[in-house]
Amino acid sequence: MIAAEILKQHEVKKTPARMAMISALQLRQYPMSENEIKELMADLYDRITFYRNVQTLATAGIIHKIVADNTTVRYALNCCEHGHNHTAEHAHFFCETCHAVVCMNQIKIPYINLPAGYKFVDCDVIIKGICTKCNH
Amino acid sequence: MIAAEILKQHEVKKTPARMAMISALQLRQYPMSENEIKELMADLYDRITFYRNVQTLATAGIIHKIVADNTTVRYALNCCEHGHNHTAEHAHFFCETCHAVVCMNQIKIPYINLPAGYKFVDCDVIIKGICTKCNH
DNA sequence: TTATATTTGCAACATTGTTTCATTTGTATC
DNA sequence: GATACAAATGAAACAATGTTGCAAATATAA
Repeated sequence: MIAAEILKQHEVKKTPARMAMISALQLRQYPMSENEIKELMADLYDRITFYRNVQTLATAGIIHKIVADNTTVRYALNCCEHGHNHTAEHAHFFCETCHAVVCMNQIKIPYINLPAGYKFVDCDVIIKGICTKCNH
Repeated sequence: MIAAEILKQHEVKKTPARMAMISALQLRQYPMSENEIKELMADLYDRITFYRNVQTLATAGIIHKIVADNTTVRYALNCCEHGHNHTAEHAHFFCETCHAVVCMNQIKIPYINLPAGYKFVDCDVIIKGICTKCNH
């Protein structure tokens, strides 16, 4: 789906910064860091606007934050062309050597049965280890 | 186990800062933030030393970092009196309202079958939602 | 085209994490 | 104990990440 449609569907105003951000996330098959997104957004990137739009788009359910390590925050579209949904559907792999984050589409999030009184919203599964490229 | 024994067992030098840090972590049943630990360490706390010892003690396998949200990093002892091990054994609950982190001892980490070429080290399961105190 | 609420971008700030380096301290050995 | 040496500490300075207030610009509905 085109960025403009995604924004309209979620009732979020269509601005150049948001369009560029969504378009950037559609260019790769993996969750991207702020710097990667920044490169692709070129002059439409502004740090403060970026942080604010991360908040706005995440609340609207358009994007999802993946925190593998506190210094390795990544972002992904919730509903993307790649055939998977980033909201609590699959696990992520974090390489401790190169810090890459890979979607483990075949590893599903388990069913969570919380104790009474707790309200479930989301579940993140982060697998840490060494990726194929770094593992010799 | 007493802090001094833990350090000796893991072949890490016994220093006042490390002793105070481990002792602080033994005082609570939940993963603590830097500020909580700082309070308990009193004048034995130094920010730079703290970060360095987080690194040292984590590498030695004495403590474990729990990153629920990039601005909410918490620390826990791996082998503690509370009858559980923080290394890849149970899930953690993160309250999106009060940012508390609770150990979900009854929710175990699922068995992970990684694709060929990947090396497994650890797995974190973070459940996000609203805790009993914030959920009315 | 106009009105209005929202978004943007700047400045300034706050928090979190890292690096260098001289001084201090822990521990093994005498 | 005293000594030697590697390791840890703490200060300063820096780097990266995230937040807030506010005036100007802009998106959308009428």
